[in-house]
Amino acid sequence: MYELLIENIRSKVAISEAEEEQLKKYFIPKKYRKRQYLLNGGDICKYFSFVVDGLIRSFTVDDKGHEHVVQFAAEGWWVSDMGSFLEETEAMYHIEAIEDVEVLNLTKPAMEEMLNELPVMERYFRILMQKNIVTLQQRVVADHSLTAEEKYLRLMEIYPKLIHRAPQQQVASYLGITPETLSRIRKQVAEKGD
Amino acid sequence: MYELLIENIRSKVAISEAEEEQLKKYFIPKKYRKRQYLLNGGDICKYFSFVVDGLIRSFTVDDKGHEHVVQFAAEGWWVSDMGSFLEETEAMYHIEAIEDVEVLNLTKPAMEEMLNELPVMERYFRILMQKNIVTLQQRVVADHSLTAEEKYLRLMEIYPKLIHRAPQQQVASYLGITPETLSRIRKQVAEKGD
DNA sequence: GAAAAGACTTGATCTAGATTAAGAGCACAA
DNA sequence: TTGTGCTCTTAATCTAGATCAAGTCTTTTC
Repeated sequence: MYELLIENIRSKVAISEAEEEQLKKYFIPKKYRKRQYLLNGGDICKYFSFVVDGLIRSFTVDDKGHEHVVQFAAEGWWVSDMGSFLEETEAMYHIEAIEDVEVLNLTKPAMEEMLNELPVMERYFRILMQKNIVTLQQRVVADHSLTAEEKYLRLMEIYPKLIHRAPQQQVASYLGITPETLSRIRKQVAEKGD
Repeated sequence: MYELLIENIRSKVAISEAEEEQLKKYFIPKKYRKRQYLLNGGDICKYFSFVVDGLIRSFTVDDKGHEHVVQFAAEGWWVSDMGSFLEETEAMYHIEAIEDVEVLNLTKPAMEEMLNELPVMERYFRILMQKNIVTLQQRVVADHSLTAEEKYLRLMEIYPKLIHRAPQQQVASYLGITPETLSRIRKQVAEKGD
């Protein structure tokens, strides 16, 4: 249950076995079924969730009723509506299980307690957040500089597995293109590639 | 010189006056003139810079020679090519002073020392990074869901001053639209709003 | 295991914003 | 103070990708 989390933490900071053991008490393991919502937009986001197994997405719905995928989170990733979680304000995003998932949930009080009792986790989260910023900036640049096809090929390079686990319309939404365009691009790429 | 930085830190974490005093020793104050580069893409980014006065931008240049503004940083903001700074790899971004600027530069060794000696700064940076992620996610959603005009109006709401300090072509680039389109939008908005 | 509901494909048409191309307004350097 | 080169504006044209509209193929569900 906790191996993946520990591994992830160890990849960023050094922790002792005692700390490792202590860590576990802050988390609430939980399962969600495919299509189940971890968070409904408008509610307060209660958890910062570490994905142990399965695939999750966060997304918004705009005025015209179009969905926009903000993030995919597979095994080893964290997901939350961070604004809502931190400020305890109404969530802008929905969070939904794309596959059956197992997560480790951290409530805000539990997270605060953990950060006070295990200062090394403060460093872990700082590093995690920093890497996330680097990735998000690259995504903005890609969105501004690449064609639809280039964006798709880039995603295939960075997260090759994801493309086959998430429905195409959600992949399209993540890329900021329509499902029709993605379908056409995939056809072209397949023809070129073979 | 350090007031703005201290104020910014105090807005996120509680620090003592002793810590406040100690803090200063890690930073190198520096000035850059308008149009001067703080970082050339391809170099290793040596600093994480806190802007005390003036305006800075970071940007990439794509294959076709088009610039893409990644970030503006005015007084009270941090700027860096974080990927390059952290991993000591070649920078993807250029960083340039838009106005004459005063910054407080943190080298990587100085930052590491600071984080070890003043653990409260670990928390400060975690919180800073978290907020940055929230902002970046909102930017991605805006890029995917709004029209060019809506993106411009949103920017006017969020950073009303910035629009008049940065050249219009750079504002356009930040929004992911062409300078021509921005010019037309500004005209329309002015006419509507009169 | 039939049928209803989604998810994906394919084609025709449309449009927001890009591109191309001049001019007009400014700013700073000589 | 006068160019010389930027930056911004305006107009004409073009195009990548959106929208609209059927179909077909796959899952669910009962």
